[in-house]
Amino acid sequence: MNPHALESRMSFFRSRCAERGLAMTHQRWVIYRTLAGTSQHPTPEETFEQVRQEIPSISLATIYKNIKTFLDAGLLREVSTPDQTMRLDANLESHHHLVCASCGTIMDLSEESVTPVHLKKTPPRRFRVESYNVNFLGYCGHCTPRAQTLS
Amino acid sequence: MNPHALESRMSFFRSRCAERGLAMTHQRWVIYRTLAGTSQHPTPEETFEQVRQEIPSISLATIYKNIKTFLDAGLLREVSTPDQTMRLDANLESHHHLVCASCGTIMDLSEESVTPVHLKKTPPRRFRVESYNVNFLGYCGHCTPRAQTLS
DNA sequence: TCGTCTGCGATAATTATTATCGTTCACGAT
DNA sequence: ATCGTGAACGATAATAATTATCGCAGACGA
Repeated sequence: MNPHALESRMSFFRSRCAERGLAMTHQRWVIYRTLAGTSQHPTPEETFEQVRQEIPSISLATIYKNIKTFLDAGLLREVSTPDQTMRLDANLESHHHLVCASCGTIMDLSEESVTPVHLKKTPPRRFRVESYNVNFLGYCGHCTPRAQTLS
Repeated sequence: MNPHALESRMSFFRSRCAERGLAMTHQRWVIYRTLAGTSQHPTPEETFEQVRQEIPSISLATIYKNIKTFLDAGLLREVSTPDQTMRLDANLESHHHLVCASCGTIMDLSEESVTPVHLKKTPPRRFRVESYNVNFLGYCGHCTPRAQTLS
């Protein structure tokens, strides 16, 4: 995550808030900056802990409310994990993920690092594909593959 | 979902239970059959409602306990959704998903219906890829794409 | 600067999931 | 076929994650 990318996300944030009529509060600024400044995929709770260091009085509910606001405004996306807790991503560019089956961490892969994917036939039920993403499941460096349980 | 596939899943279930030393209770049989017999991707709650029609006295906790048991035994897999509730899949063959961005339903795509995917470079941090899956995001027939909120 | 309306913080409520515990049932040994 | 034992069940309480409520405060246009 280079500093220039963060700056451009912050100005994107500012303009998106303006066009949506969202008030630019200090809390929102800090919450979004926290999420935009990491390539980890934090949970609301983790975000809370981080933001708290800057705004000790902030409430967890405020984190949740603003996350929802940001999701609706298209400022964040939610990444799907088999985890039962929400994980957030401020990187809106199309990209893919490496998911460690053992520790659950998720790393980003740029769009270009993966060969393009196509459906061989047209999809069933008049489904209209808008985008796709690929999740590579495996084991990260820290998690040596132990005797696998499946097949 | 053809009837033969269900039968073969049931015998797979029986043998996997045997090799794992899992008792073949009536509850387990019905829970697994319910999940193996659909290509929807039910939540625990939905599974509960369905199983309940056959075993009215069953407890939701039993559903959860057995789902976890089945996941551990490799009899089920969990599909990731941006939903905050678990969704289950008894189809263990490698396959991909069509996800409707509007109503959230998930349809399966066979492995062969998608062109193969490769990483162009070796993955970072000594990550070892074991498998991958592709999620196509879009709109199903019922959900006409409305003016999109994103970009 | 003022007024209004949105957003904030505290907290209660809801939803999803897991743990506990006493009773019951599956299954190998008799 | 019956018995004993441990695993599984059902009921319910507990925990974790998320959402709703509501009075107060701060953002922003007039």
